[in-house]
Amino acid sequence: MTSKRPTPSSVPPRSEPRKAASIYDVAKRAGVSIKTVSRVINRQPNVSPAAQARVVEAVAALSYRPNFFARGLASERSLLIGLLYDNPSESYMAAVQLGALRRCREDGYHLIVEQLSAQDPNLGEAVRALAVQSSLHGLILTPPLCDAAAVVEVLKAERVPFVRIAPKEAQPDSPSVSIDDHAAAREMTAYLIGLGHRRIGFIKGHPDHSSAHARFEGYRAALKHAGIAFAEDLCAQGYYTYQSGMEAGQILLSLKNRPTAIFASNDDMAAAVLAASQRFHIKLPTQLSVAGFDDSLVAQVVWPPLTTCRQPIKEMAAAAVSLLVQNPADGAPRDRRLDHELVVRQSTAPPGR
Amino acid sequence: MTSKRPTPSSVPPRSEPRKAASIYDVAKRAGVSIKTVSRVINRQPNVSPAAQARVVEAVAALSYRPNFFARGLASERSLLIGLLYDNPSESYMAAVQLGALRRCREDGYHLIVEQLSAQDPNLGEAVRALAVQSSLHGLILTPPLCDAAAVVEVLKAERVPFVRIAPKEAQPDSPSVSIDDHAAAREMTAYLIGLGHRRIGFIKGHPDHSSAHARFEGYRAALKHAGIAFAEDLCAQGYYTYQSGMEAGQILLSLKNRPTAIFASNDDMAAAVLAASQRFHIKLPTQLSVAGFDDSLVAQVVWPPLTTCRQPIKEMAAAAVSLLVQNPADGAPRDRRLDHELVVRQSTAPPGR
DNA sequence: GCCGCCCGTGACAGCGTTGTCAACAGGCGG
DNA sequence: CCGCCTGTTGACAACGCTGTCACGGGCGGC
Repeated sequence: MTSKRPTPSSVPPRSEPRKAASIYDVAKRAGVSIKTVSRVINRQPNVSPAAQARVVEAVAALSYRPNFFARGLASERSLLIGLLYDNPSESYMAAVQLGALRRCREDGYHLIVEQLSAQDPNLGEAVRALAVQSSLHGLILTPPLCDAAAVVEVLKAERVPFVRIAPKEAQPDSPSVSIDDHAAAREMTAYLIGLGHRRIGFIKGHPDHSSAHARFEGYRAALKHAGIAFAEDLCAQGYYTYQSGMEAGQILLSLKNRPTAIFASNDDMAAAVLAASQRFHIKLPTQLSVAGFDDSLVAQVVWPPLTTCRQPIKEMAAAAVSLLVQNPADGAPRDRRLDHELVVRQSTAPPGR
Repeated sequence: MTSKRPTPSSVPPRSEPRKAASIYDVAKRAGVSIKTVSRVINRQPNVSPAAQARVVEAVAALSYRPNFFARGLASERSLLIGLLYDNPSESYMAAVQLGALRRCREDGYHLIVEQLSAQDPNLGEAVRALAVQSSLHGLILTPPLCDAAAVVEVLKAERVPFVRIAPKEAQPDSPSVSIDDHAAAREMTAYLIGLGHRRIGFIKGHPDHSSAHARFEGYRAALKHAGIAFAEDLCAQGYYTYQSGMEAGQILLSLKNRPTAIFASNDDMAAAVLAASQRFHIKLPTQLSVAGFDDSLVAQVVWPPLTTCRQPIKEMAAAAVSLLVQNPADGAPRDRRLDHELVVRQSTAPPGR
């Protein structure tokens, strides 16, 4: 008869639904106090090798796992990291999650995902509800949430650590992870110029996303550097969606003197340009070069495969988790900037004719 | 001087990092016991309207949120639902998450996502680590994890409730959510036959996914029903990936007497067939009709937009959460089957020439 | 008018961990 | 041989909530 700790009303043993082993059971089996077990579990110092070994054995034998809630309650720190997103593309979020998940697992953290609307009037309250009461170790914000004032303010007020991915601008109180969108767009534009293009169209991204502005400025900078005049009518407004890319593409392709290349601010819009070209019976890539941005899955799914700029999304997400986990709780919150990479595929070529 | 509960060593008040309000604070302010506050929070009966009102006021004033961990520890039930996935398509998972998330929010649950590899030799242990210690209220399994014996066995042994989405076959101990893949594939095939097609190619899905078999059988059943002989050489093996669809498509399109229509088991593969057709300079949809399955985002992103079969993935995920939440803890676990829908777009047409 | 019942309420004991702190053993310099 | 310091250990009190149970008062039935 294995007597457990006394229960208020001694329950009849019935089918005993496989009560999980507690730290008490481990301690008893190892012949030490629960505190020593706790020390071993948490890799704390000052445990003799002998005790350590006995505890490890007992843990394995009872297949003990520390109770998540008890831990969180007692230690006031949580192994939960929140990932907040609004509505970026599916592939973007899938990549972010994969990267974050991998890093979380290494450190024993878990990921709680939550979908929020940047438009939601009580966005702030929603975030507070999530973050408060120590239930989250920290939060990861993806665009456009990372630039939502309501969110940022609440998190600062509640003193919940958070990391922003690709935010508009660095903030003193929280680190961020990003790539150099400006440089990346410059390189892509320079590459098109290098192919011989002079009339290069541009489809802007969603004005709420900081990346959209940086990419646009990068495009202009490259033009300027090559001594090519910037032409307003070669630029169309997009919103990072396929639909908006389709509309923008049709505008650009309807121009009397249409561009020989179009650089869209992301792959979804570039894919739309590809589709629009078909409607216009334009041969790709001889009559028109198309370039995207992100190197999302769709870049390889369309025909011809897109020349694009690879954004290391998984790595960025992993870095975000790292910043949260290491969190020295002080020291200047570092902003990390990761490398991008030009990926040349078959949607770009020297101008034809 | 707001005296809180006594702390072991009376800490100097210092900057007081915005300690969140506890149930004690609420109780004090409302002039009731913590138990009454607890009752109000949990919508339990036997609270007078007066007390109720005072508590509600205090909760609002202090912007109190119950501590997640304390709750889980004391009540032995968790507001966490785990979503396990392996490697289905991005859009599939995005839809599953969105559906699950929406339903979770309604009930105050949170979603923990976890990526597992069905190949992982200690898959079982990984699942156990996740589920044990009451940290999860239940789990949702997506294909192909829902058919992994190791996972299912561990969960049964640990008595952790779980719901499977689109599993191979019903199981006595856990509910599932699915659509009638067989009927859906039959309808799609019948639609193509109705257009006048007689040589209809088929690209199978991943053999590990039960849906792949059901769809294939549905295709054959429709053929048989229409009195069309099944031709082995019109079927190619795919794996639900774009790449596999490309290869399968090339095989089918290289046939001397190639099909006038191709039905791919999912949209990603159908999109690949579209791309392959371009390489073969085949006009769509006049020279070739292409149909997919799922109605994922890609179906509308490609050109021409795909005729496909809409699977209510979000609803399925929401239903899975519901089954977990309601969980009467008994009563025959019901399996839910949701409706599908044929979505006709521009990738299909009567056979040309 | 008395009994028993139900409703509203709160005291109190956990839930399974971690943090604090005291105790104790052994080594070492004085 | 003594005091001190370091390394190891465990007793005990939180952590913030929920479950159990007891208590008091109002009320209907006899």
